[in-house]
Amino acid sequence: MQSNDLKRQEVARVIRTDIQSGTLKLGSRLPGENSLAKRFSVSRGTIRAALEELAQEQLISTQGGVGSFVSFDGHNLDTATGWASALASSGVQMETDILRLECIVDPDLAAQVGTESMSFLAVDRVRHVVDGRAVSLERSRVPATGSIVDAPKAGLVGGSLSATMRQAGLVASRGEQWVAVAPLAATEALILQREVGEMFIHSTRLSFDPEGRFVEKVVSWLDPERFRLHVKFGA
Amino acid sequence: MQSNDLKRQEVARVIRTDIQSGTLKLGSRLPGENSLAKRFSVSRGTIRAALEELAQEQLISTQGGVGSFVSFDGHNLDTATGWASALASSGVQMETDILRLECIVDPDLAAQVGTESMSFLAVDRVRHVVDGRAVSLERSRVPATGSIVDAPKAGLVGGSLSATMRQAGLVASRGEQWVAVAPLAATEALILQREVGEMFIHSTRLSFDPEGRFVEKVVSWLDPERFRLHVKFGA
DNA sequence: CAAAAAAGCTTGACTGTACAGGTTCAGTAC
DNA sequence: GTACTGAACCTGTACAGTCAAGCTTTTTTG
Repeated sequence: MQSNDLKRQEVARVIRTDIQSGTLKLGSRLPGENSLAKRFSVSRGTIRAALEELAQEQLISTQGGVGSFVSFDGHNLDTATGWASALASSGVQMETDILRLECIVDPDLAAQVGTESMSFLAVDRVRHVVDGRAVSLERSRVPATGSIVDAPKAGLVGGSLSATMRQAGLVASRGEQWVAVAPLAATEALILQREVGEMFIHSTRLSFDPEGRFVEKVVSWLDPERFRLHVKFGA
Repeated sequence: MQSNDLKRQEVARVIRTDIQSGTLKLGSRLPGENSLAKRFSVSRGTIRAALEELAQEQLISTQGGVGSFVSFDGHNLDTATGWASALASSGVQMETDILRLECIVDPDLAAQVGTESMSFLAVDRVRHVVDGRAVSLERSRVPATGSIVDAPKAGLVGGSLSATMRQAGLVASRGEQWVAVAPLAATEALILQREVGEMFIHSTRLSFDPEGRFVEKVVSWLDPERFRLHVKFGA
């Protein structure tokens, strides 16, 4: 069977369309897995695979013993338009494109960083040089508290995420960072317009405030030709 | 069923340990899924779930119709403790060759780190796995004070530079590190027996003691397939 | 000897079933 | 009204089997 016409992908495609068209509204519960299995005439395992796909896209989130819920309607999730406008307006040195700026619900992240609220501000940005070559992809997740929740409507303060965070009282004092050199996956390669498998710097950074509260998680892919990492450690 | 004692996680844990202990070597092929299912007395689906977990950790990669292969042995490079001890405590068979162990005079370095004395202990080391493939080149420079000057004659304390430094009262409390991905130059490529231009992790680390005195400078070239960086920052 | 065919592996996708354990809610007892 | 009980849901995990498709090695054929 081809990678194009997998049943799980077909199921995911239909549900994704239902979400984006508004048939399935934000926050509403999806039919149960058994019900979906009957409706699509596939096994429950295939339904679960499709739901997992949608969960990875953060369109839905699943709660054990309860059901799956639409966690985002995906209207502003179109990276294609963001990329197109970026190419059109490219003219000077280095530019930053905001691919995504919205509030999401992410139970997994909440569990990982230990926050009660599952709401986060998601900011995905791509940097590229004048010739159009993308050099970095950064995905930030910030707790959706205080004035942070206004960011999707009002935009970033001065176009800066750190300024927006500072205004909302989110200040990192310590954290951890993991850095590796890894081949680009298909998704990142598509966004960065690079070859799949090209070696990029892969970094994950978790930041916390002095009270140990989660401040920011940044997963980034960086062109090794353009980026250097610099860390200071110790007191 | 708890999230702690899932069969898939137990299987993944065992395989992960085999990889990190060196029982399963980098690049080697894992037994087939059916074979693993028999060995662990679980279904093939559970094996596939475990392998998927390991694949997400980028410890293995799976090739359709062929098998799964160890793509990384998961040793992290700890900048705080020094990666030498980090590697030593791991089970992978790794040998260290000391290329150089002598006192030198380096006015440039003295100016850079602000020491009166221009004498330093130079320690150049290469690490390689048992099959002979070199994976790292590390050039350390330590101020030639106290018992450090005896190192060229007496050797390193317990074969460890950090132990030698500790005995001489050289303890790092803070510092800076720069990390880049860069092509190997001719000199390094020759030493590491790699191709000139092969992309390696290039790291420079400067360490100082609590009084701000210079403790160590380490310039290292690391195989990106084998090393990852992990940094904790802040208080 | 070399090229083609076949056999025997492997992973990938899917099915249908089973049971454990959590959530919800109606019904019942107090 | 409140608290408990239990049925009816739900998802999470695991199992055993099927079929398709790809890779490798062996065998057969020319």
